[in-house]
Amino acid sequence: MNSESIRVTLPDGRAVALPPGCSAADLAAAIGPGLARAALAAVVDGEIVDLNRPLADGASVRLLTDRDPEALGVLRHSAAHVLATAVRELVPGAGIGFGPAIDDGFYYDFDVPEPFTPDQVEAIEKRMGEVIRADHPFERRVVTRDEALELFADDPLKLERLVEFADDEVITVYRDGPFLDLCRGPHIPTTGRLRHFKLLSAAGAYWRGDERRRMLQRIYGTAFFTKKDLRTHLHRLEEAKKRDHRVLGKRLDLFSIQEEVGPGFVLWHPNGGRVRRIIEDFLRDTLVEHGYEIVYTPHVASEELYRISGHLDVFADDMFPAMDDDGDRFRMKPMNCPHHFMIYRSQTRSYRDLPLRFAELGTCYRYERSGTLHGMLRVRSFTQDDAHIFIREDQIADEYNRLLDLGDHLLRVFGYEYRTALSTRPEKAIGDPAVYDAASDRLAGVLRDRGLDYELDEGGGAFYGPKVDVLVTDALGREWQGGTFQLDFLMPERFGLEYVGADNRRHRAVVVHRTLLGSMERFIGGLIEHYGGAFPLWLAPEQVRILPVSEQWTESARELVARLRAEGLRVELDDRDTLGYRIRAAEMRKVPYMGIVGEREAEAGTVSVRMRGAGRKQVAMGRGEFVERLKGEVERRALG
RNA sequence: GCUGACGUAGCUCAGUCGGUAGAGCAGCUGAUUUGUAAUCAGCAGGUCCGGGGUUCGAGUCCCCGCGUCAGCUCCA
Repeated sequence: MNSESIRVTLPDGRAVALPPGCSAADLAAAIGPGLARAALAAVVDGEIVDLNRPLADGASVRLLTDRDPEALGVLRHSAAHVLATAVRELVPGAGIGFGPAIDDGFYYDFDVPEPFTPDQVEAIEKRMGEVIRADHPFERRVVTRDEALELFADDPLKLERLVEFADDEVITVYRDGPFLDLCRGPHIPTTGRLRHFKLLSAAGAYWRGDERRRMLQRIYGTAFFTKKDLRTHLHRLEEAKKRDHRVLGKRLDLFSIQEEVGPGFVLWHPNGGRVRRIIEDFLRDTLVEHGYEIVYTPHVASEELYRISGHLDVFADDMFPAMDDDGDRFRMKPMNCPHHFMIYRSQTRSYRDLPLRFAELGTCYRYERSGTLHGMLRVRSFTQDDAHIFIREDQIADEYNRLLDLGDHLLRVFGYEYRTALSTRPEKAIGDPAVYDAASDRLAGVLRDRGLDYELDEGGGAFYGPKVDVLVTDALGREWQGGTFQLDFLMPERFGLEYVGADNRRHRAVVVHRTLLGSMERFIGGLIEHYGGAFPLWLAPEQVRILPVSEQWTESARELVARLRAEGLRVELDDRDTLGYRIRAAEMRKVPYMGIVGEREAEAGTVSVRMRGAGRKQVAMGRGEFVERLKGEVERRALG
């Protein structure tokens, strides 16, 4: 290799010789004009960098185009700068916070005297178009701390960030046209490369995510490489809005939350009640099959119980205030754990008794802060599908395997995809770190042995033990908490949960706190959105609606209704108005099946079956056949 | 809890400059007896979130609460 050239390696292993000082952009040009036009950034030795950064000899280089997922983050971060550029032009003194790319877009925080109005956001979006048309290059510059302090002398938020840099840290600034920002980069080559973007909303956000600090004004937006992707994304947002469980809950008459009852308190209407009852029955039966005992505990308990558990110290603000009667203080139950512990403790347990699994659909009360309430998904009274499993240390792996099996079974029934995550020991963990870590390792082993592609959340465990979380993905690709299995070494100590071992000595039990669905409220709220209100037959509040074509066939229709009801199916007769009107009504109610009975059907003893959403694609079938079909579908818990 | 927006019939919403509240859907009644996503007509339905204030007069303007929504923060 001579000193007049450097060699870099491409992903396919090919080596390319370039003159010294060449950048990734030059590399792209050397490979071909198409790539030169398409390249947006580069991955050099594993780090994403600007296209115009000089390459070092021996570097391995991968050029990023709009096909690479990493490039999207670069684009969005640059979009945030374009946003800030526009805001600075329209609101000259605006302070600049942070402006990162996020999962499906970007945001930027501004310190402005007045919150942004929707009109302003629109004007800003328009101005961004001008910044893009100007096609400013993004220029990176390494500066000294003193230079940086001078450059951002008027920007207190940036100054605050600057003093945090370590002495040996490289400080970089980026400029695009008039806008200069303290920023690590990387960026797309020029603002003109941003094409398809949209500002979505503006709202307050605390500086550095700290509620004790000042509130900045955050503008959210999103950006994509193609118009189609942007449109798909916006369409998905619209779709999510249509599926909002609060909207569907009203339209399908599933539940309500009313001011007179109180914020965060869900009233389950008959339709919602049916769905819930079916799920609860299914769940309870499944749990009993899997070796659980069903227990019941009161909704109110002496405050002393939560003093023992330690929850009172930590969560007093989030509990309903005490009911005090001559010094006896009572609390609405914020969790079921201590109650189950007391049941365990009510007698001496043998190692032969373990695992012992206590399950309860336990209703809990938490005084959640008003701003956090959200339909059924965040409420102040909810029913957990809770269980506490008491095991010996040597049973951890086996029990987690059972839990993962059970979780898998349940989530599949509802049609959810999911992934798993393991959270390990945090700084603040109590007890012997070796015990904690050994348990984490064992859980990791379980997940590995099952071939699960789990995510590791290092330091994300509770202070009392590691946990495995199941995260489900719904029909729109959004993620929800779908179950959590937490190991607990602390509560057994606090409550003195012991068993007598084979050695005839007392040993401390280990507790697993677990929930499979979360709470009935959150789970069914999520389920409403997952199905878009169109519940599969086994869950549908109303499974079949029978429609006589006209009055003279009502009798025949009634017979069919009676026959279906006798089979335990949830059936209604609708003989009100015109057939078209009733079909429309049934479709809007998302009833899975309509059975139409007119002259033809009454005479042949059949029924014309119209399926939800299938339009005129209907089939006439014998009534017995219809019954069997429905029963089979319910039995299989078919997803439809 | 914080910032902002919003709160009118069961639901979705209109209501101008401060002059005493309206539509569509749903509901009810009647006519129609209907063959695949809205038949027609009529009736009924209001503490304009609550409380104060300004005004001759407040759904409308001001203040204080409550609630909802978006985001932040929090979530045993």
